[in-house]
Amino acid sequence: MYRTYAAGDVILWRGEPLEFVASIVSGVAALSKTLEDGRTQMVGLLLPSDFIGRPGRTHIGFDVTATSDVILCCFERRPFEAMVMQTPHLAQRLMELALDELDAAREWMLLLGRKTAREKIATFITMLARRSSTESGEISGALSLPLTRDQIANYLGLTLETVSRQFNALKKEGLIDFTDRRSFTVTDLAALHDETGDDEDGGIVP
Amino acid sequence: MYRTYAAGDVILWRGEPLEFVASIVSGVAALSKTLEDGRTQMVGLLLPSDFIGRPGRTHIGFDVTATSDVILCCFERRPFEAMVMQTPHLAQRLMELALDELDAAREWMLLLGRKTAREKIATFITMLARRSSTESGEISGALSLPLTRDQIANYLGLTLETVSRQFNALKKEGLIDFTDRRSFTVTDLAALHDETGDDEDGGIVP
DNA sequence: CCTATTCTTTGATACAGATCAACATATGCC
DNA sequence: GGCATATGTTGATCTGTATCAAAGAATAGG
Repeated sequence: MYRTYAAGDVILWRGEPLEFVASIVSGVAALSKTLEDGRTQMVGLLLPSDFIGRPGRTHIGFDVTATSDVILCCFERRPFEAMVMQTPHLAQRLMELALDELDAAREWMLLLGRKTAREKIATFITMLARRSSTESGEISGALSLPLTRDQIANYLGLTLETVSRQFNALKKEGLIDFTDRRSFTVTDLAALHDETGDDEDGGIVP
Repeated sequence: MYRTYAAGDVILWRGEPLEFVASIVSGVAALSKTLEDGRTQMVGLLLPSDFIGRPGRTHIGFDVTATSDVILCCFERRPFEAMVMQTPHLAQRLMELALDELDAAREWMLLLGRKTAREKIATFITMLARRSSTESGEISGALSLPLTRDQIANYLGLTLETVSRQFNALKKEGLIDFTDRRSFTVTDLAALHDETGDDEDGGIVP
């Protein structure tokens, strides 16, 4: 059963009972956590084929928001859990997805805790470039930003002003080039990678 | 089969092939990631009963270090994987452990990305207090720090100087009291919780 | 017991990034 | 098309935390 959400819609609130699990068909959704005074931090990005909800989990500890128009493919949680029980292969696959998310979360902890603003932006762009290259087979081309400056700031633990400044600094230095405010080209991927601060293959190795 | 490590020993290097999975019998181990220039960030703490390695994972993306003397209970990976395949209940349990780690990682992303030094320290102490209260049944007593100032700084994305200053500030304000440099008492848990910045039950709810 | 080493505290200073502010450019709606 | 709103850029200033520096406890080793 499909559900659609417009950009900006909240898909799930933190703490809300989970009646469904879902897979993203199209669009981008963000997982985020909030402090008392409203400061927020994105703790994950969901792209097509990513999964919301897990067997055995009736609640989640973060909000899920559509950052673009989103289509979900939903299953009722109970029947889904029953199916997982009877399909070892499916359980295994879900485990792998959870472990991948865990790796990504830890990679992001390093970024949030220790990287400079410049390194954060370089890492973010490199991540986008790598992702789109696996999708299309091309090393790079015009990349479109799935997020606003404000959302990128939330993802990277920065302010939107700092994000804007760092993007423009990288552009001035000729590492990237904007075609439009929401899409750009990576001019020099190697140089960009050198700016991430990462220890060679320090990240998620293919 | 048991193995022991002295405080400071490296248990596993990033990228090293995993021949074993293990469970912590006693002591504390830290998972950490490193940048090119040596900056490091802890991405997890392993306490007794926690698990190292997962079915299907032959490599890990972080170093594992003993922060105190550690005893591990090790299993060869292959036989362990076979056992997991045949024991749905065990697979389910491992999935739960992974999801708990994922929740903890995301909680820490919020801390690393958005909390102030004071909030980080308050959160850290509150976490220790909560953990020891579930172990002993008591709300608080003398807590011992399982880490040096330097290691705490690595865990919280701070420097050791800032950690020291914030600890002493909280002491001066009467929220905590040191009995010794490595053990202290929480004088006012409610006040401490107010300093974490968390949105009520914003964290991992029991 | 004394010395060496490690860990911690405290002070002075510097700087990256936040904050505050103003304006510019898009996007959507009537 | 033209106004309104959302999004993005750019500049000036402030501030929390890092960095640099030095000295004070604790711990271990001989």
